[in-house]
Amino acid sequence: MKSVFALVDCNNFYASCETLFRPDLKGRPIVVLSNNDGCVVARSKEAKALGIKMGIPAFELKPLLEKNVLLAFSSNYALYADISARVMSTLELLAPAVEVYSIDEAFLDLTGVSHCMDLEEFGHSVRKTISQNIGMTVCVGIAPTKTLSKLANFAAKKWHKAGGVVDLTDKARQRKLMALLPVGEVWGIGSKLSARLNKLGIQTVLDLADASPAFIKQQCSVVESRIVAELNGESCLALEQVAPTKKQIVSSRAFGERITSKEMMHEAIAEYISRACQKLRKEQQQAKQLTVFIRTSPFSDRQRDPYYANSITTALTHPTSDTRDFLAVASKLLETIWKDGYRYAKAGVMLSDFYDEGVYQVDLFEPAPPAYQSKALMTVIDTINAKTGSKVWFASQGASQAWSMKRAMLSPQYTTKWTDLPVVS
DNA sequence: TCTGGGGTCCTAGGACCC
DNA sequence: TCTGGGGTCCTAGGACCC
Repeated sequence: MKSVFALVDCNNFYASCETLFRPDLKGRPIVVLSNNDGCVVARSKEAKALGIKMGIPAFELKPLLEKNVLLAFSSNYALYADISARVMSTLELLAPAVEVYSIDEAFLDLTGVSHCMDLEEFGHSVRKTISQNIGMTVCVGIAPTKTLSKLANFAAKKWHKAGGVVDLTDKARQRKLMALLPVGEVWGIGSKLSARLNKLGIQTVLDLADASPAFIKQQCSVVESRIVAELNGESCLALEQVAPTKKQIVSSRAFGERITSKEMMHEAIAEYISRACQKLRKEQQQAKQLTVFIRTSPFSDRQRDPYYANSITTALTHPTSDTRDFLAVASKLLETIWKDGYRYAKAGVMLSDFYDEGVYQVDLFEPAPPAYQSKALMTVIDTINAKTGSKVWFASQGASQAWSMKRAMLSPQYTTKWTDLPVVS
């Protein structure tokens, strides 16, 4: 059976979430900033038209913000995650199989049902339903492979006369589109590979599609040869309905204020450990390896503000998901990489080497795992924090957290917090 | 005088994605 | 003054084993 995939992608997702409950902002240039109000991560159509580039630091926007030409928002992940969940559950009703690929996009597998419907019509009905139920605008790209559906989606976004839907199941249409796009537009071809392929005489997506997979494999790797097959309509990437278990968990943040004292850094690391362990328990995993890293800003003037970055990884004696185990080790690790006299801008921790709870083979010569009732206590903490919004914490995380991130322009949590519910008067 | 071959595992680094 | 966070996969090279 010929495979058919649809890629549904929300337009300017974070920016659109911010305007959902603020109809007065429709048609205005707005941007959403990264954590710590650092740089631009999303822009409304109007902000793009102003020439605001993705990823530029927030301070460059100051003149526009002061003149009230532009409005900026701190990232409000509680809001975005909730809107995303609504979009995804609506898609579940519309398609037989859905893979949630990221917070704002999903692949639909239409393979079994494509013969009994008009695909373009289906795309428009998805758009209409999401718009009516949630108020979010999406674009739909339809094609025989995931890689081609990504290209179709790109076309649907870029060419307005398409009306937000592009059906790329036709071979001739595929080739026509591929001839127009530079090879860097392909999903999985970034800037480095793009430059390398250009040197080999491959400029357009069509050039890559017509290249020999063996040649591409030899020049790059199997991943890129698979992309060539996908561009030729041979589906190599299957729909993954069940998210695979994670292999690592990272928790890191840039600080709102630079950290210069070791005590503060201990607090910050303890905070990140606590977040990471909470995620780990949610995955029902235990980890045996821990990495701690700290660094100063890579952007500062090196004369005035010298650069230092370091990290250290260690294996615990046994896999665990108990926050206290990691707090103890992390504190020791930090002591080994900490250096006085620097202005630290960011730090983080990483958990890796995961085991399912209870399957670890204990080494005869290892010390026995501690006997305290770890799981019960952690469950209580997680349950309380889920209900109250993190009211219980370990003393080492610190009570004031003077270093915590800046979110000066945060919008209300319209859909996830009773006190923030929008009021209609 | 002559010094193999094949395999696995781990890690660091590089590339990509949203 | 001020520049995000969280992931995945692949490859090459070294260590180690028989």
